[in-house]
Amino acid sequence: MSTQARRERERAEREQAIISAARDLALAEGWDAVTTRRLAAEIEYSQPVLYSHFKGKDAIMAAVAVEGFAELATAVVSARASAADPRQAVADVAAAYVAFAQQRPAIYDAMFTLAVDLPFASQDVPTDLARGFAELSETVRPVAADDDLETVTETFWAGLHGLVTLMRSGRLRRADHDRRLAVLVDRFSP
Amino acid sequence: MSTQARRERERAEREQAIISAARDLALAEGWDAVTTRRLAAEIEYSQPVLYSHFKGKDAIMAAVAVEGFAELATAVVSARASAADPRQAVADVAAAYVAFAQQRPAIYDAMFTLAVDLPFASQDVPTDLARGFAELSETVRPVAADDDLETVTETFWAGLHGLVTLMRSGRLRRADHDRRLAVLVDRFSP
DNA sequence: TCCAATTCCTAGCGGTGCTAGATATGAGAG
DNA sequence: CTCTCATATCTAGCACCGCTAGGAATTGGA
Repeated sequence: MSTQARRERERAEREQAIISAARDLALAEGWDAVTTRRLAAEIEYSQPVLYSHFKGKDAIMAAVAVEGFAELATAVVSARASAADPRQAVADVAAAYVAFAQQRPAIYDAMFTLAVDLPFASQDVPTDLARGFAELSETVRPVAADDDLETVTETFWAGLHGLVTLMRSGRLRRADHDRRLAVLVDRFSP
Repeated sequence: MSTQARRERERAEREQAIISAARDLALAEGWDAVTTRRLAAEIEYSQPVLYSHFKGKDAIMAAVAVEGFAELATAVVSARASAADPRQAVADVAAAYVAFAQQRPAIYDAMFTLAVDLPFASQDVPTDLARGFAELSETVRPVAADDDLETVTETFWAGLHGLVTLMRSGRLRRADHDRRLAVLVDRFSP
């Protein structure tokens, strides 16, 4: 019986190794550099092994994204918790969100731009995604007024997402980043 | 002499045919379906001909994007021109921007998400891009107050871009789209 | 009419994600 | 302890991608 347990454990470890290798490679060289051949070489197994864990490359990217949701949620929670007042909370949360996106661009892309077939309506994504979203909601609650809170949250989120993506693709001048963020925060501050 | 003129004209026509074929194919089936082989078949020439017009596939996508900038700018200009008052102008411009992105998703992607090496600092892109950006600027000018106008414009633009991209990738509920847009418009209305 | 230059195509390179079929491994039965 | 059989893994290959070298065909001018 224990041998089966061991094999299951080893299998789980290998699955995590695949995710970690994909994550590290994507962060270091971008998703284009993450090929199934390089991934297989990294974990020291042959290519087809990947397909016994994941349906395809997209599923591996989705797994990396899932880890990202947990990370981002934690960062946002922490930012709001340490803010002095509600107004500062909006600024701190926005800064934390943007910092995450800038420091882990590849993961951010996997979460929000690539891999459309993420399990957005099942399993463990909602847990961490909802955690982060709820935290955003609480942050902007003071400014929601008579608007629907969820709608205001989504709009604020979209503003952050737009700033992040446009700047990283070179459409916005990097120098004015902080000022743009300040404008957005001001529009969503109590 | 006239034969050379004819050949240059035919060459220009073929170049436009490539761009149009890429545009149509991308709109119909997405950029993944736009391969150099299909493009070549579409214009009834062999693959290498494409490379005598463009440096590579990215350059073809950039050319499609350039056409898109002109289209978007025209739509935005028209929206602002027909608005009854400054407040309505913000709403109309936002609606026109979002409508363009939703009706021509592939072109919007080529303009703002893919193809990083766009000639953002030369030739004819700045003309149409600046045209659209200037129009956005005039629209939000009443609300700029003591903030820098360009910064406010970029932030408003980022909000629109965020709404568009997050919704099309399935991260936002489609039903509440108009309400989110209203929230954003309200935050940037005089 | 012949030559030279340009235009265009055929064929192929190295890469991708993914998979079928063969092979090695190891657990359980006799 | 040996044999059998299922499971795990690998080798080899498919169809496709963007891109390019080199040869064939066409064309304009002498």
